[in-house]
Amino acid sequence: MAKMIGPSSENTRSAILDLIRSGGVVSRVDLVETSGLTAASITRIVKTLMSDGLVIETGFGDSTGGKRPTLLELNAGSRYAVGISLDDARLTYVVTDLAGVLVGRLVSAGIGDTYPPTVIERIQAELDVLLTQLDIERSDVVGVGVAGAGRRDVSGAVLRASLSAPDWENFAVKQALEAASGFTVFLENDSACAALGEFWVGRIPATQDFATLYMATGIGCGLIIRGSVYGGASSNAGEIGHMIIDVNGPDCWCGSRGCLEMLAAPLAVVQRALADTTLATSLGLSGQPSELRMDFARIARAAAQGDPGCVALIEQSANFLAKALISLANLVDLDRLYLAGPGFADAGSIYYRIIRDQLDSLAFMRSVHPVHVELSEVGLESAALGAAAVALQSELTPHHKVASGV
Amino acid sequence: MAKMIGPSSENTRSAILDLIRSGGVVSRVDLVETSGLTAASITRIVKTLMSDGLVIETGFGDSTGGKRPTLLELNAGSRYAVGISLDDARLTYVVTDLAGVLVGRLVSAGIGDTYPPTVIERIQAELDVLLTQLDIERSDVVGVGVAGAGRRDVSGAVLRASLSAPDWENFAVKQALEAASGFTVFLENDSACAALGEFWVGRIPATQDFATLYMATGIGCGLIIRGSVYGGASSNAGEIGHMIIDVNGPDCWCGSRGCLEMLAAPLAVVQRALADTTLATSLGLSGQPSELRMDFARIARAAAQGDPGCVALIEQSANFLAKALISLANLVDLDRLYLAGPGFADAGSIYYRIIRDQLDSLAFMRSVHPVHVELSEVGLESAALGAAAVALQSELTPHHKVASGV
DNA sequence: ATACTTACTAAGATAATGTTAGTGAGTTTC
DNA sequence: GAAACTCACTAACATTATCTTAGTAAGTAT
Repeated sequence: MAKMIGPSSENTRSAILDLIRSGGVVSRVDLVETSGLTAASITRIVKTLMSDGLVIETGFGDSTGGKRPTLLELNAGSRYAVGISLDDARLTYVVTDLAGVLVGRLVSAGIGDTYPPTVIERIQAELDVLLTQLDIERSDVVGVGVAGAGRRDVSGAVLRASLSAPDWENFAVKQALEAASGFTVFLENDSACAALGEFWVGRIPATQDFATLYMATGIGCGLIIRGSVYGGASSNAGEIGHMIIDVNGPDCWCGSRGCLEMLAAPLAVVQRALADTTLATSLGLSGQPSELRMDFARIARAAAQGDPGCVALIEQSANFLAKALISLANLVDLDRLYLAGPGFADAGSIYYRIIRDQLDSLAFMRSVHPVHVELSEVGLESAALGAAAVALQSELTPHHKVASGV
Repeated sequence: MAKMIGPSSENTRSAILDLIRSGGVVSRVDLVETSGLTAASITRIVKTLMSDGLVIETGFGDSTGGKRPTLLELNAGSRYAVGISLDDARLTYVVTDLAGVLVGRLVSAGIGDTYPPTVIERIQAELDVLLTQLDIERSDVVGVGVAGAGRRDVSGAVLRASLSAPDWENFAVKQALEAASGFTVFLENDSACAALGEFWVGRIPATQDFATLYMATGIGCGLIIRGSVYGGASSNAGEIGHMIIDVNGPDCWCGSRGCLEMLAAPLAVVQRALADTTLATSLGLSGQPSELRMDFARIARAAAQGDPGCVALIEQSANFLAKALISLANLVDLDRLYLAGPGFADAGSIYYRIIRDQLDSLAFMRSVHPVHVELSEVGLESAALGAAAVALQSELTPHHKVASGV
């Protein structure tokens, strides 16, 4: 958690940097107003940020009757961050600049059932290729963020991934990759990454809280509170996939029943589609566990093109999601929600419509304020981009300690 | 939210005060260790706290091979706070010292359908009586906290209370009571109060997050994050009563269906009891809306004494609550939960047992850490005691801005 | 008694912020 | 088109919070 005690210089510095990041293009006077500090202090702090190359002056604003304000921006090209999404189906690498903007990418085969150390070796090699391609110095990389599904223990190991191979249980991804690559590595779950990515590139100020629903094979949710990922007791907050939305619902592998994931996740949608043999054959569904994501994508694409049966299936899934999100909104008095992840790639607009409508009409606080819903634009790479944002944040605004296991 | 920028003195001062509060009896050396500051700084800060009368030296600890440590404590008797629980059934006033310990109380008739300004007048008069009785100077009272059910708008008015009379809609309780009494008034919802009370008197350090489930007529939940009430977008966080736990459940007045409150709240239990006419007559249930709490108490008492029908009813309610709490625990990765409020007064142990067992066996993170459940000891007065804690906190540790609507 | 430990404090060094009083560069007004 | 004004920004100093260093006070161990 954020240190509350001691000299405030570092806090202030990163808070100002955060205001510049979230503001995009700001003058010193803007910073005076938003920060509450005096102009003299802003002058001094900006000077240190510029001398570190993190911020640059990029021109002048319009005069309002006196001297024109000098405009400041993040010096986006001064440093880079890498984000990796560890996923069953594929590995997605992204390289971003300081502003979190994509500058390069690479996609390779998923983890499958490969022995973890072998995967780490491959990652290290692919990372090297990517950075060389982009002509980026290793010393300009602030760190590598890794987004993966599953619970994490306090040491930063993936404790129980939904990754297929049991080898990954208790395998210390962070330590292994740090040793192999030489970079500082941050491990965070994919939902939290997606949420932080939204925060970083979306220019959301650190004062505004929001949630990101992330759907891939499973369903998770990242909570950004006061500008940083809310981790809860053991950095595992956001398990909305096991919210119970039907006390009489089907048994879930987690031991409970009627969990959101059982009713709304891609697997549930595909299983319902398979039950309708006509639909299943016309879509060419395989029904193989390894093809789950492909099968779901086929249904989602057909729904997006108006196939009534598929629309009904997606709407059913969206309705379940909406119920869980209403509960979430009521619980934390949410006013901003993003939808992200590959699960929304093909039929995102259907999900968006239903979720937005239901929150508008059923959220408990609707008479006080609306819940603003957005379909994230970062699409398939949201987790990887967010992982890069985790690395950026830990470097640039270290007071927002991202719980990353030592 | 907590100010992150500017001089750190006030933050530090209140952080140290918070360490003393949560520590109970501590030495300066303890503070050095827990705060991370140097001994010299602790000396200076403790000096200012003592000169303000907030902290006193109370003796010496055991030597561990050198000079004995001087023990410090909150100077509990130096100031007082008032907490009022505004409730349908009754008004509960409590006076506490700085440590949040009860030093006096008064219970009077509930709000019923009285015209709000009349209630304010009565409160003002009863407050005067109570303080005079206890021989407490008005200048030693740091403020008055008011706990009430219902949604609040940003200005601190009760926007939509579940209080019976529609007059209370949009009535600005805070402003009216401040004008009438001359005290600083803080308005917070009853669940949040109960949670903060737990925090303040329970010596929970500000670094540990937890939730308090509060059941009176409705069901709410207070979230304490980093030592302060988490309010969300409009200070209305904690609406667990409208978490959807059965997508096929009965319609709720909130517009949604299958809400926790519809299935588990006292009203639901009483209605189920009334459906069984034998049970209803043997318990002497009235079935009148105004007698709801009494009827529920009859069932709860019978259950506590082992009446099988009543036990079944309470267990059913507890099971629904447990499902919602599992979802909550999964969502925010909870590791501490308190049960508070009049709803647990009579059959608390049944609720406790079922909720604890279900969290132990079904919470998603059970393999990483348990969820520690406790039946709050403050009982019926938890909301009022918590309201007093709201006043205490805003006075003593102002960096934990309690969202109280200006 | 002597040496050592521990708890705490005093005094000065360092550093972050605020205060006050500018300067530079634009607009407005007559 | 110069004088007056505004606004953005900065320099120099004052204030203050922290840490550093070097104590002192009060205990234990030998």
